[in-house]
Amino acid sequence: MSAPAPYARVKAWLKNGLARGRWPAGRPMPSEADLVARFGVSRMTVNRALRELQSEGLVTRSQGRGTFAAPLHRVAARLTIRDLHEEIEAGGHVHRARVHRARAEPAPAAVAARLGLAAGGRAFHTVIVHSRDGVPLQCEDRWVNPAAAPDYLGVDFTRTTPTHYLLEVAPFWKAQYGIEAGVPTALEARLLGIGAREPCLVVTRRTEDHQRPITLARLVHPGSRYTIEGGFAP
Amino acid sequence: MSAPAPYARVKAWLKNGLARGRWPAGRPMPSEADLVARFGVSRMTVNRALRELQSEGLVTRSQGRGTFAAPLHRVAARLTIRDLHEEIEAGGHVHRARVHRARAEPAPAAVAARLGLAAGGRAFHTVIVHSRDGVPLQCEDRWVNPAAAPDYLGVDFTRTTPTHYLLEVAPFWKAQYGIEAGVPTALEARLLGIGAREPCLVVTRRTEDHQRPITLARLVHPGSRYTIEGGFAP
DNA sequence: GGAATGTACTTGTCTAGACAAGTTTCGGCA
DNA sequence: TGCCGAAACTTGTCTAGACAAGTACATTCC
Repeated sequence: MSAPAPYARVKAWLKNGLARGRWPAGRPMPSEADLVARFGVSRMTVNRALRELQSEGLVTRSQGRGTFAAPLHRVAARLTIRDLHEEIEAGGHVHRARVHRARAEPAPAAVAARLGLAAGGRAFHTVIVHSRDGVPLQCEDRWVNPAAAPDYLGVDFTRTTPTHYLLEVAPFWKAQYGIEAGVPTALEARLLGIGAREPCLVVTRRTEDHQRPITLARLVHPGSRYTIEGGFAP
Repeated sequence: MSAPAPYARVKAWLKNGLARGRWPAGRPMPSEADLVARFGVSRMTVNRALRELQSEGLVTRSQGRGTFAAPLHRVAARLTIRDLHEEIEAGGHVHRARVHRARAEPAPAAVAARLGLAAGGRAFHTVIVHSRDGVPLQCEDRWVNPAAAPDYLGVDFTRTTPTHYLLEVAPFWKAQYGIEAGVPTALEARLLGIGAREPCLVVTRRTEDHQRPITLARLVHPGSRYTIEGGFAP
């Protein structure tokens, strides 16, 4: 059991003070010089502690003015979405994918627009149902820009998830998400084995490259079987 | 237009290489010494660049072994949940809150347990409907630990949101979230003016202090009116 | 062959000092 | 009174060097 590093000591001290409301938001916190004197460490060390707190969103700093407790009003809580395959296997369960469609099709107008294709252009379309221990958990309806992943249709999606494959051949640069509640389409209800009016958690995701959109996915989860969970500690 | 700082140049160069798949995951990336030689900057400078990439989850580093491109399989995308009031006002809309209940009540067993109260203990209970431009967007059913916010019931919630107030009097230290799709309770359906079977996005949130749970909230949003959106750029 | 050892390389961290650049404050001047 | 500029303070960044500690690999010894 070794002593924590000095920068970590400073950081912990500050974090603790922040947690118990010392330094009300808007009033300046100790300056780097103060902390140097208080802890007897060099300025680079306290700078690192403060910079990390800043990147964690706990303080705001501005040149010439000082360091301030971040207005926590912004509850900016983060939650993460993981690859379903990993999530299932990490929990010690069995993941299985059933491919219901995998072919090139003319993209509907709305899809073509969001994929940056000409109206009526062809794109790869897969519909895959992912299950955990035999229970369908997600229906993944995905369109892929052929320019970004030309060999997409050659992949065996019972062994590799589209997400995983696409990350390898076309790492994304930007992504957008939407999470909403909705009802499944008739096809989705049938594939998932649920009622037509059962509430579903619908995640839509679009990723792009530097130049072009890569893929557009609609992930439908039965509300009774899937929850996105997250924790958050400042 | 000034030149970017050296550490930022190094970081951008690395980020770019990562984005285009140089350094396949598992094979070592340039060491700090390499980068020092390549960019003609000091080691602290490249160290900062690498450390920031690490904290962004783009690389993994390990003492004695080297720096590696992070296996991007982990799609770990972050999305943020903001305070509804801020979100509405930021969009230039009018936020209004209607308080339907605000009183101390014996907490149901499930609530008492999660709030760390004795079975049958009393807690503050508020039910508030938030609307945007007159349309109900969220039904907020909240239980508050009286020990954490004794004056909770004295607040005028048509002017301050519970989230905002609680963050001021009892900043949280840890939070847990769940997002799921479900149907509203009869009361929620009535307050939101929606059908009893309309799919809703249900967010549950629990925050705690160092010592004790602070609050437990169930936020119900009509699926047709509310979406959680987020973006993500590595 | 197998084990111990030494060496080279890696990241982790700290230091003392420096200059740049933004903000605030206060004194002096018109 | 009102304006202006200097001083003091803040953060932002970089440097050159140092020691610690973990890892990998070749060499040496049994």
